[in-house]
Amino acid sequence: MNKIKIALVEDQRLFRDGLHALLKDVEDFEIMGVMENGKIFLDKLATYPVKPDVVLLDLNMPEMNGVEVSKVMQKKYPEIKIIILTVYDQERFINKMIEAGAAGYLVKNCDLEEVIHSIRTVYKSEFYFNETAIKAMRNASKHKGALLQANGNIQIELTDREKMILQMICKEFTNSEIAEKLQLSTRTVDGHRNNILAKTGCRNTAGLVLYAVNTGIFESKLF
Amino acid sequence: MNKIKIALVEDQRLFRDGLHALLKDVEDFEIMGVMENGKIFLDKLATYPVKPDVVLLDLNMPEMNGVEVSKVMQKKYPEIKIIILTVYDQERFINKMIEAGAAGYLVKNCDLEEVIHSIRTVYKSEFYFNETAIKAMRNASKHKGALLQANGNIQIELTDREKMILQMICKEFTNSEIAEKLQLSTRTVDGHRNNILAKTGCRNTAGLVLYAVNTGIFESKLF
DNA sequence: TAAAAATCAGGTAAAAACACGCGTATAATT
DNA sequence: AATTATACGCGTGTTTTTACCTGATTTTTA
Repeated sequence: MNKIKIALVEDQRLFRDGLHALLKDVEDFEIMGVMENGKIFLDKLATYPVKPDVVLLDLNMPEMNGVEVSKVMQKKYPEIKIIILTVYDQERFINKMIEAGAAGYLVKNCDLEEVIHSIRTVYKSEFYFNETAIKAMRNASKHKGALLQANGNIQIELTDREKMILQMICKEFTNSEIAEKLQLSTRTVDGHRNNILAKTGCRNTAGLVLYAVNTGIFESKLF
Repeated sequence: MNKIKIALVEDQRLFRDGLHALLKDVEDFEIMGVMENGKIFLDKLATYPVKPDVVLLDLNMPEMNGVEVSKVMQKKYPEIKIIILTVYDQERFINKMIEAGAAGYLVKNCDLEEVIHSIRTVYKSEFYFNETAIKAMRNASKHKGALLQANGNIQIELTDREKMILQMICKEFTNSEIAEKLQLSTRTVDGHRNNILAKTGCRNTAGLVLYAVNTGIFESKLF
């Protein structure tokens, strides 16, 4: 019987090693690699003569996050199944994950059985998403890709420029400072900021920062 | 030979189970309990005829965080050694941990060897803190408890009132809304806000929100 | 070609950031 | 007992920044 070949990509070492310990004893699994971030994983993957069947990818990683890695893999190795691991139910990211080619999605708070089941499921070329994910997908299909007022909790993604601005807001820059750094008019930055507020449904800067942190747009290891 | 009796308190199930798997095979360790939050842990602890020697406590937990649990334990079971687990180096929290009676402090990104070593160390009634922690302690001893401009990275804790205000800022309330809810003058809230800015060394609301999230003052599972 | 993204302009009002100062209560230290 | 430090409350200012509005042009992308 062929074992399912698995790779683990997760930046928190303890979590990574723990998950490894939990999965290595499953009879039909073979852990063929454990990496600490997406970049290292992609580099190593290129040198592997035999590729893994399933990859468990952490969503929030420095250097390259799970979605970015997925995108690359979808092009280069579309046959490898991807399961994204996240801390919270990050509904807003689910569209991205699916677009990027993820076949499954797990909250880190789930139990071992769910992990094992999801790996076997995606290995059979099926998809594994939890309830939150399914709900978000249904919502997303209604709205295709533009902005949206925040009444429900359906959310549409930000543009690259908006993410850039949002990251700089998180770094405590004012609009005029951002304008200067990006060589733009203050009005432009203000416009972007307002678009982000409208899209996210936040009331003010406080909300924007939380949104950025929780969606992974901004990674704060400052304090 | 007496084994070191260990309890694990961590809300993320996968991390919890993984750590359990990693530690259970260490020859001089005995995992006597694995709990998902501080409240459950304290309840169970009261019923245990034999208490654990060392407890690994997650810092960021719903219901009761690691520091709050530590405080209770210090009073009721001062003989039990506590090691706090955190995701990032949360320097600002270290004073609190020590005050609350923690004997050790681990970043979740550390390796298994460091965990094992820290458990054995605190079991011998010694303390285990990493470099960041030691640095923060040295800094803290210079400044006793007041506010401080942000030039270095030494940081002093906020008062209860300030934490309250900060939490409401994170909830996207304006100063006047906070004033109304707390039955205060807008000026008072403004004063608190400015004190928090001064203490934390942040430039604006964006920084305050990040500070709150990273120190555990505000828990954001909103998105 | 149509839609979306990115750019800029003008204005207004609210909110935040940053000065000061002033008073009271309370707890720790000398 | 007196001093000191601190938390907490409130006030008057000013300037900067944000929030929200309408409208427009150009470029990019689907």
